[in-house]
Amino acid sequence: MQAAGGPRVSMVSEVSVAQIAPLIGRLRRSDDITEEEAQALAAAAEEQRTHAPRTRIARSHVPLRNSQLLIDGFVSREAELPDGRRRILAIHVPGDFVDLHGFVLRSLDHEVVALTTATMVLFPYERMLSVISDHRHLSRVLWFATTVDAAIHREWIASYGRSAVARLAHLFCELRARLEAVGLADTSGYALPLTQIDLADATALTPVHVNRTLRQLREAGLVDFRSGRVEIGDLAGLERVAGFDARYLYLNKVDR
Amino acid sequence: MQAAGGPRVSMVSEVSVAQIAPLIGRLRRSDDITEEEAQALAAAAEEQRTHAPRTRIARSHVPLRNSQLLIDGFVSREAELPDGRRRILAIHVPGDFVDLHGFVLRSLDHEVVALTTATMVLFPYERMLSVISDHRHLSRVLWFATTVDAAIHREWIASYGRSAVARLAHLFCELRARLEAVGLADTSGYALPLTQIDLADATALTPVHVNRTLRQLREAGLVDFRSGRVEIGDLAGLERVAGFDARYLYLNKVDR
DNA sequence: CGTGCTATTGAGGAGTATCAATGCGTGTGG
DNA sequence: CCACACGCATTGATACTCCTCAATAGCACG
Repeated sequence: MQAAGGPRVSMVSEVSVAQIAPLIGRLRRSDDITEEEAQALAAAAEEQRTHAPRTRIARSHVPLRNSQLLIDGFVSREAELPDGRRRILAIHVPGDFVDLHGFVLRSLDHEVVALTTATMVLFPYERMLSVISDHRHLSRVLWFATTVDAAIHREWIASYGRSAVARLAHLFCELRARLEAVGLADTSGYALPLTQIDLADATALTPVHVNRTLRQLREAGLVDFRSGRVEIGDLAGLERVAGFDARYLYLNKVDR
Repeated sequence: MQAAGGPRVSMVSEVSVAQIAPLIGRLRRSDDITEEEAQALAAAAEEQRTHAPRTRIARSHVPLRNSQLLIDGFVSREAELPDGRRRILAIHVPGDFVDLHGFVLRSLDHEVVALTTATMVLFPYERMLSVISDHRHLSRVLWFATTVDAAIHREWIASYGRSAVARLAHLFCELRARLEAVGLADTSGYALPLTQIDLADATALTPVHVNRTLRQLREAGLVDFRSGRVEIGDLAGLERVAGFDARYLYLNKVDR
């Protein structure tokens, strides 16, 4: 469960409502959420946990008791294929409710794993239920968040019709747009402390081919993925190669 | 908008609450839904429309006013890649709320297309809102349905790590399980009036390769896809080849 | 009885995988 | 403080899956 060398026990600490509320507020630029609602939801947080890189945060097919908001680091949802290969189904960035669907499904169909050191805030289901019954609009906001996850899934499905170059380019575009929404990226790039193996498992390519494809993207002057950072050389060109259209992220009300 | 040869106007008719309510009731074996709730939801239906094969049912990126329940036929969600190729993102079977996520998102990121003659029942958003406010548990039921869609998306993502044979096998297994849940399949097979081109667009393979892969599956005695029907020769073997584990469909409460 | 779409089969090619080796950086223990 | 181990990145050579192009046949429909 824990990677060799990682801490045996995750760090647990108290949650500061004042600290999470603004994060919640800016989570979804696409939906109206009042200050009061953000406060109420933040108050439902129970505790905060920090996980070491490569450690599992939630298991599949076991009953859950809380949903988790990622506030720092990168987290993935992963499945293991029958032959043992790892497949990354989704990558989460700070501000994402990572297993909100578990609130409805009561168990997950995949693992949740920390790709980097990751800090999560836990929301027990009972508290979420009572917050929702007091603030009924929040129910729609949370539902909305899970449907955006599904839209991202669909874009990944469509991505398998793309070439290796376009697929990687698309992943970089998507993460840039999502990170920018929470102030963690701009047009020049962003921190992405993943390995090429992670990118391979997320794009259904081999690490070797990811390496070669990254070189192509670098030599084309589009992106340079190096030492945990995505350095964007030509954003417009990258988005053109990727066939990227941000509307599926539902980041702006005008898209709807 | 309409395929050549299809009817110019879809057939519109009155909805029979008595007819849809049972369908709604058995939609989700995985969640409790009372008879009263099923009736209330069915009463929110406005009208029923029948679409010709290959015609578009809903467009992407335009504001929506209702969600649609598929009660007969097969429907797909489709995206078009920049180079014009079609990608099928999801296949819906009778009993599926095809664009329920539009209720929350207010517009779709993809097209909805009738693969066969398809009959849909329309639920205007205003009516859904009032039903939900009267029967608050239904909100959870509908949310649940969209999260199961997302789980299916994830399984398709994982599927791209599978070989062509396993990917097609997995699709046949999934559709069988979902159709069985609404009484349209058994262990021996089911009607699936799609073309090999449809299967190709759904699996990100070429039609030629689908054809050859289908032959392999047939010669292995696993499945025979022919003239609009999936004839299963060896279900256990098929599921083994596919690496199929039905839990992600959340068809049974025990899975949760 | 064409017209068009789908299914099937063949031949050859492209893209990506596999196998293998080396280098590189970091952390660790002697 | 150095030697080593280990995981990751990089590159080369080769293999294989799946794609592309092409042609034909079958079938439904007007």
